[in-house]
Amino acid sequence: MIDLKLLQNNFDATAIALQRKKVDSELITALKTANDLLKNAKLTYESAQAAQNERSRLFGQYKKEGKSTDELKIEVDAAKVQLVELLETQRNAQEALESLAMRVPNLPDESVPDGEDENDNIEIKKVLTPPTFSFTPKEHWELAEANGWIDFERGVKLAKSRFSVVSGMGARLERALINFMLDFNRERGFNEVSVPMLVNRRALEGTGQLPKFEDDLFKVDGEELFLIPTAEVPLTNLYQDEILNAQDLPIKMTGYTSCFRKEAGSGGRDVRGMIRQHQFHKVELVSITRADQSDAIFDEMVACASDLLTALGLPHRLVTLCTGDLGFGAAKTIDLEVWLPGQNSYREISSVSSTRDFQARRAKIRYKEEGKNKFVHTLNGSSLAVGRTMVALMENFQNEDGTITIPDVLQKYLS
RNA sequence: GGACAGUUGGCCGAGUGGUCGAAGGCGCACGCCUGGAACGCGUGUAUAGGGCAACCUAUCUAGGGUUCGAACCCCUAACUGUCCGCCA
Repeated sequence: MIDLKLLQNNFDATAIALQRKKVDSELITALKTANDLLKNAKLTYESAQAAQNERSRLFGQYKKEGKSTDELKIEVDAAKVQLVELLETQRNAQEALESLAMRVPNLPDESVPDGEDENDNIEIKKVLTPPTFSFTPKEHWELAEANGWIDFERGVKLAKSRFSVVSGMGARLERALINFMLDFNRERGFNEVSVPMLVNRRALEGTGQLPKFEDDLFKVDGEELFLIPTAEVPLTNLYQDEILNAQDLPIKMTGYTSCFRKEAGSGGRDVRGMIRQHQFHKVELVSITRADQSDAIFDEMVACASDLLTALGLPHRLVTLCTGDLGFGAAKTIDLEVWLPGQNSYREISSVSSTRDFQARRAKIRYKEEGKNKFVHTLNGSSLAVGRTMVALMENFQNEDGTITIPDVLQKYLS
């Protein structure tokens, strides 16, 4: 959630920042109005309540002194009717403000370039040179089926389209990758955590998937539980409603989970292969930091994901997302895109974001510093999406006969 | 899933209708004591919102009810514990 005080006191600057993220100006004005309304409603209600509390106190005193309470009772009853109305007004104002505020995205960092969509993202650097082939490289689904690694049809049979089955060396490689990634991250100081893959509404509101993006989530029938779209949700919400000690920060975590996404609105895109599935595996990084630590940790997380790709020998590039491509909760994001020879293009394999205090406000994650409670900064990033890493390995390390050369770093995880 | 018990501040724990934002303890902070420390003694120590401030409002898991007035009485829900059932 954005800082409503900032909106209140610094309306123009906040409005401009939000407009960079394509929030429409009517919504911003409505938010300010709702905030003002609530402030007034609270003030009115609270002073009425103060008067009523005083009358109640007197009531007790009169009783004790044996004085008549008849007149006071009439006053109290009259005020009570008023109070109920004022409370109602205040509640409505509160609800109105909340439902607006929860749908307003985070402000972009000043460093984020303006832009409409992914075409305006800015490449920071390329790492490793894409391989050259003496033959026409195949796309991963061809390789996967030829090697018996992935069975797309049977995945559909078991569930529906965009589900697949991985078997044999493919399944072993998947497991090897997960272990390799977790170990790699752990060596860089990220504590391994294993979390629930179903979470409640409150958790999803904390990280920003709800209330706006319910259509993207799988919900469990008959329960207020959802399948997680990313481990960012449980990992970040571990500290929901908590006040942490400043000296315990930063908290750096890594976790492996399956992720579940409806991929609503992505119809027709990446239908073949395992680039875009309803269920996929991902190793995630999440950090909870003090405000002054978050930029450094952000760089650390980007480096971690990039070095992981380098260790696997996968050519990739780093891209700064422009305002138009930035996610709902992100203040800034760097995507890592891996080279796919079969597709002859770079494709997203990791996305590292800082939400600054946006999620912390929603999830109420704070830390104590000099006796004051402050909101933490939360950061998340993939390291890496396992399925897409498999795709990249297949396409980059394919041989002319269709076999795949598995990188040395994974050998010890395959023995 | 069934039965019973519970949920109070950073933690433990008292509190059955007004004087309770809450005794006492632990922890923590500061001071005294000490060569220095421990012990001991003293003082302070929840959160959020509003106000320059005095102060006001809200919060004893959550929501609702009774009452002039609720941590306290009633209802519902969530969670925790124990026993039973089921189960990897």
